[in-house]
Amino acid sequence: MNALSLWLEAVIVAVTDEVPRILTVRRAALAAGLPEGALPYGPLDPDRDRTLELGVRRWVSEQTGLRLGYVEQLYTFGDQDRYPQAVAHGSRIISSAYLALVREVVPVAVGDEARWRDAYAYLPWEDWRDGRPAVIDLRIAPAIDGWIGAAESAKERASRAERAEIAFGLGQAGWAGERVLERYELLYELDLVAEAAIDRAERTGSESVIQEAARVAVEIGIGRPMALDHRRILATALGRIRGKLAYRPVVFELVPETFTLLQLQRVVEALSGVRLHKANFRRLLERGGLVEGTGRFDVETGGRPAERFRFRREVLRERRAPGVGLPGG
Amino acid sequence: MNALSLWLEAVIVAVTDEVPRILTVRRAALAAGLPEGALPYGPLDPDRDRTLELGVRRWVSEQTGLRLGYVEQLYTFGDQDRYPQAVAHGSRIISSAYLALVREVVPVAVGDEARWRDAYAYLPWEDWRDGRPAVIDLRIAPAIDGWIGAAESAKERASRAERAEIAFGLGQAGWAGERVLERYELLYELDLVAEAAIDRAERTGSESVIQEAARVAVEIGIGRPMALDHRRILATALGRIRGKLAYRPVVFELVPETFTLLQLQRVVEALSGVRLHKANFRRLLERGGLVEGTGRFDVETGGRPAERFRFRREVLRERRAPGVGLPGG
DNA sequence: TCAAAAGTGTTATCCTTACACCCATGT
DNA sequence: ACATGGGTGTAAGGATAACACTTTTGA
Repeated sequence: MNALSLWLEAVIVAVTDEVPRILTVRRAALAAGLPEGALPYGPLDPDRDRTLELGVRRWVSEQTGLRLGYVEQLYTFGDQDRYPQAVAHGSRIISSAYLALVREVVPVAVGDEARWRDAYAYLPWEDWRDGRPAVIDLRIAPAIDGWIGAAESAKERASRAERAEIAFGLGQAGWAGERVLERYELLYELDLVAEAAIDRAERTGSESVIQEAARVAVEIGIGRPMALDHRRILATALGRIRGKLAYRPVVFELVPETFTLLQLQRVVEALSGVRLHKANFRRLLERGGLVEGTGRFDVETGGRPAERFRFRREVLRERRAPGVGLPGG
Repeated sequence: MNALSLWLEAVIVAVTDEVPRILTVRRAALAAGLPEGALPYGPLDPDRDRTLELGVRRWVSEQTGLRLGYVEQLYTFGDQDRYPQAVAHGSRIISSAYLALVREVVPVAVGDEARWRDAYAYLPWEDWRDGRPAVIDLRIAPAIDGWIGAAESAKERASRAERAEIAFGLGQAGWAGERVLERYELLYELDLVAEAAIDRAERTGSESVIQEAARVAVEIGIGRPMALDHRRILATALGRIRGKLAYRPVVFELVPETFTLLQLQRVVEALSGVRLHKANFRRLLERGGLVEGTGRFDVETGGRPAERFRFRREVLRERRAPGVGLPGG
């Protein structure tokens, strides 16, 4: 009774072909109809895992064959009701989620349990590279309006309006890329995201409801559900990456040793979800001392050969917050 | 054997009389000579605490009588060797640390276990308001030089030099206020901070070493030790606050409903550890729309009466990253 | 009258953003 | 020739940081 266990989850991110991808595993289905896509995860082994981070590396290596490089802690989730099934068994599961960035890899299944998936398949409203995602105006905005209108008091109505406006950038401030988690949590409350229905249904155990919720969610373009609360964790990870891009040289964890500036720009765009101004991006990097030319050129670019650059490590000593400075930030 | 327990720790911050204070409790001494000052902490109760945050609020309320307002999760610490005594008993302790900001309170002992203490008594090298702290040149820089010189290889030497330069702002980039944790961890490795000796001694159990280490550390101005790894947690908290000041309106959690601009400036200075330019600070706040005048004046300022301002909540809808913008950041 | 703090004006500098344009390669 | 991407120049606008200065109170 009331055993406590600590689980470790990893959001492993790579960018290939301008698509931000996360590594997912198939989890043993606890009940029919539940989403199978899960983050690599497993319990901390208090004997073997000297640190939480080592535990994460061990699990990822066992489940996906990957050896991680850059790893940072994201958040620890401990709400009692987030795994309805655990509540029934009287045990408490705490999860510490980690973010890992790996070099571009060819998306090959490792074993056949692990596979790379487009992060925006789970969070489609986050990709603004081709303009404002249609699902926002088609589905999200109307749901928000209904939710605001349904508030009990004028005060509550104002509070909901403020929250929605900030999260989805409907007002003067505009879209804030890094508020990924705030948006996901709002969509959960709005019951737009399939997990909301799934969690309710898990408590009562009706499988047909679960399957229907998942089907509808994908159909209306609100994204594919994940197992447990893994999509929330994914949202946390994407928000963290976006926030960090601007003031830490994290992009370089995701590209090969040398790269062209356009390659780098595409990676930043994939993660931030917005298009960048080419000329300014280049100047930002070169004048900011973040990269240096190698004198070697890439001929496979489709146009004029591009010089290959490398990360300039000395920038860490020269600047306090070296990053790629996203628009409006 | 290998029971897992989750502990919750709270760094509760207030600023009074231009001093950033944290709430400490006396902990039951596990061994003679160990530091008594600890953060409020206690184990999560899986039955009663529906969420980790509620658990923190419960413990703080029980131990200090305080009802917390703003609370955010800081980090989860899980290294096996951080509590040497727990290792001996074969149990694993994980801690989730939280940061809480409370309004200015008169520093009165609650019960007589809880008391407010100057955060810089623990991290004296972090306070640059009266210029570069003497301890840096007197103690820290020489220790760093020795440590760099003692490296085995040229590569290791370069790596240490880079790390020290970035952490303490010895190079071109200058002091980066938010790197509090990096500095603390470096000082721990340099064996300057008493906890390094204490942790070693706890493993072997020599009490006299512990007492001597604590005495010396305070004497040479390297700060008062805390129980367990609580000083590391404090460093994490201060770093987080400093990082957030610039782009989130967190200062307003620490001041009364209305305040003069100088009061606000003093609070920011206390936390950031640097002096700010008065005229620019005022403009930043007013033109940035973070505050609005109330038309009421404070006569007790010692000079010309100052208008009292209040936080302008609408700024959240207008700006994406509303903060007080520290110098160089 | 002087000290202390409030508050305003001004300017140099840097960074961001946008627009326009030329360069080198493959088809 | 022209499409594709590489790469440079420049200028407007805004934010930052420093300096000098006036105003209003209490002692």
